[in-house]
Amino acid sequence: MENYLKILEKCPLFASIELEHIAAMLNCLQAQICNFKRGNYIISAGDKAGHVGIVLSGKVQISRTDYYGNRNILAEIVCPQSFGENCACSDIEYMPLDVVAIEDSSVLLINVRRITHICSNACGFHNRMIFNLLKIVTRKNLMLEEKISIMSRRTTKDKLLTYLGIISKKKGSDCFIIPYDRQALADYLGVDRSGLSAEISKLCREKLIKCHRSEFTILHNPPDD
Amino acid sequence: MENYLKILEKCPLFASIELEHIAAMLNCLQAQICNFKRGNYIISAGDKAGHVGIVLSGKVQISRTDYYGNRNILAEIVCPQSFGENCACSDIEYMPLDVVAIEDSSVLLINVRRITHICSNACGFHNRMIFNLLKIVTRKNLMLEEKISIMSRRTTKDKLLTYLGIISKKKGSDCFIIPYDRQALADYLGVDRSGLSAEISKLCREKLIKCHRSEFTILHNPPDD
DNA sequence: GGAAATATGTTGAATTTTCAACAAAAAGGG
DNA sequence: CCCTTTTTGTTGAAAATTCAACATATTTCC
Repeated sequence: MENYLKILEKCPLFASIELEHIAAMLNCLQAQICNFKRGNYIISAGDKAGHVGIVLSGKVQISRTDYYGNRNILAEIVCPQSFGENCACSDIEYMPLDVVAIEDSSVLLINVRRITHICSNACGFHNRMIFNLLKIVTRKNLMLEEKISIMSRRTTKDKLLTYLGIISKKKGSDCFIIPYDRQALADYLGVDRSGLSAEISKLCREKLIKCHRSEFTILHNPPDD
Repeated sequence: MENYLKILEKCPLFASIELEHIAAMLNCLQAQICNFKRGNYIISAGDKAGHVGIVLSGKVQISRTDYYGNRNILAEIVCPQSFGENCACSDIEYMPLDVVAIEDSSVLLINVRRITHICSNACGFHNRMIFNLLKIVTRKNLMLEEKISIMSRRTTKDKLLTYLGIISKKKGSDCFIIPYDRQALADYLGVDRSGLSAEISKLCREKLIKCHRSEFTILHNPPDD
């Protein structure tokens, strides 16, 4: 198990916990390493909820099947990211989604009650882990709210400008590089790619922005007088 | 402070904690009751983050000002709901949003570190409160993910059917009443109200659904052979 | 370097949405 | 009960989006 400790050290769930303490915690957490062949289900919709997983190697896919039987891929998780926090902590009984190994994978599974319920010997690192867990889910929450605020805009132009405004504010500059290519940006904004390209060209012609590939600059118009 | 205890008993943050224990916890949490006149800022964007608030009376509004100076209302909180969990727990330094009293309000403010860091006398209810906090933020997370899965659909028809499918699955029935009127449903789906009404009428004519006001039924077509 | 693959930009037609204006239905108040 | 207000449905025109097809640019990899 020792070789896994270095991985866990990099996992947000174990942030700020030193390697030697992680080893001690794993017993307390009753963490289990499980191996899955490519294509096998780690968790199926309908399974009892309550576990978080940390991907140690390979790749797992989170997906959900809707009312009409369409399967939607929600995320792909690789080492050293974790999954399942939402379902495990929200006190729901059954999993509403599937977790499938799309490569041969090994996963560390932890029952979340072992994290949230302080152990009798009250090791101080539980606190840190709870803090980490809260940080992970609330950060995700903020990201989701941000995405909704963007997707709520009705036009491609408004969605794009809202997105660029948020990134600009975050980076503290009017010039910045976004982490998406055109297709990924279109997916994130929830619009058609070619329409997005056309809109970007239009905004450039109107001198509202400058853009080359993933590098954007927001231009500020001179006051109209 | 005693009259407030009954309110806190109903607050999700204090769920499953009995009234007499809440009183004891408030000291430990260093909770403070603050009163705000209508129109006053409880928290301003840029303030140090780290507090959660519970509305004891009145009404508070959460809003955010975007890059272009537009103010967006994100939520309105009334007794006995809480606010600020996301910002307080995500370890960000400064608040990205405003919290304003839109009626004369009194609010119980708690520094979230007092919740997440177990006190030295390790009162057992801290555990429950952390559990509650995690449940609140992860449930919200699931709601936001659900909303995004709906808003990601490109057409009003797909958004509506996706939404109805989710509700139907939750209620375990093809016939159900939704908690929105037309305008609120349109806002939730992120579409135009009159367009939504027209689409609902169309789907009814096509016999895909039945609908009267807020009561919907999903109809299952006979197999097309 | 050069071929193949991938990413991006452009265009016009078909579809869909929004918007405004109004009609009809339902709810609320005196 | 009637008047007013609110909610919902309808319609057509304008605007925006999607879609398909293709041109151009960039990257990858042998």
